Amino acid sequence: MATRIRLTDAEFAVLEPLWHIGPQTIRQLTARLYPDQSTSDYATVQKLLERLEAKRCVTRDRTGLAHVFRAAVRREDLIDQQLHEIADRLCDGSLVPVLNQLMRRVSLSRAEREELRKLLDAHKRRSTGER
Amino acid sequence: MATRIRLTDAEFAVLEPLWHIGPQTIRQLTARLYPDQSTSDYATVQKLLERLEAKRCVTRDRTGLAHVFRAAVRREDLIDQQLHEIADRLCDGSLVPVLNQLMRRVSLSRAEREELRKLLDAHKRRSTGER
DNA sequence: TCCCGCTTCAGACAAGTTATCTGATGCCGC
DNA sequence: GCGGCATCAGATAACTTGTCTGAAGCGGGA
Repeated sequence: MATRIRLTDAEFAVLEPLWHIGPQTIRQLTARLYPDQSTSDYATVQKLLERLEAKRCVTRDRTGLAHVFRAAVRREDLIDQQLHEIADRLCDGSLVPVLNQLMRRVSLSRAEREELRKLLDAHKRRSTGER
Repeated sequence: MATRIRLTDAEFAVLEPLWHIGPQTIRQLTARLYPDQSTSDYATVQKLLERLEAKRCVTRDRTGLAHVFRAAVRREDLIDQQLHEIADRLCDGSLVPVLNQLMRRVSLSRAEREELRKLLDAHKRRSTGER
């Protein structure tokens, strides 16, 4: 739990197709990320995956000849972690000001507003229910 | 508008007292950030301020002997910018999933819930008003 | 006037990060 | 056995980051 994992833009980019499409080999990922792939693009993706594995963000299935990589963190977890990072750096650790600011800036459809209202109600139930 | 400004942890830390306390000289900032200040701590703060100035996050009043530094960005703007960064990297640019995730994780007091309800109502008025 | 203490300024520095790239080696099927 | 595709280890250059050093300027009190 100690030190927060930090991912680079390139690492996020590699994670994306793993979430969106599913487990893949290096070659498949390379094809997606670098349409005109060269042999060193392949190696770059390989290195990025190696680092992501070290950071426990992907797992590797070594059974086949070509290893198959799979995301080991959920997108939501990373969003969460990034939000906490903002809170820590800018709001003394509290998420509330972040939420307020976000609410002020985002624009919402009718359906999205309803969704949020439901989430708020869920909060209420939770807090009146506890105790 | 082109490239997004990125601040380091140390730079955020320098910005903090400028927001919280107000415009200050390097020496005042150093005293606050490094309680047992050495001469190189002073220089470190100086360099950080120099970089923050280059990134247009602080301004410098050069009239006195010791320059007085002032925050040139608001905390809210940086929160905003960081939120967009999350959205770009993880949600295809949309803030809505970020908001949803945040709502799910944050815990709120009764007063905070009310506050958010008001913000939601404001959204509603805005969108029905703009037909 | 001269000097002390405080200031700014220019730049060096080591360590770490980051994306890229290269070369060696291994395994499989034809 | 060989060609092709795979992994693996490691080099690399460019950049970042926080720290630190030295030179030079200014201002006020002895």
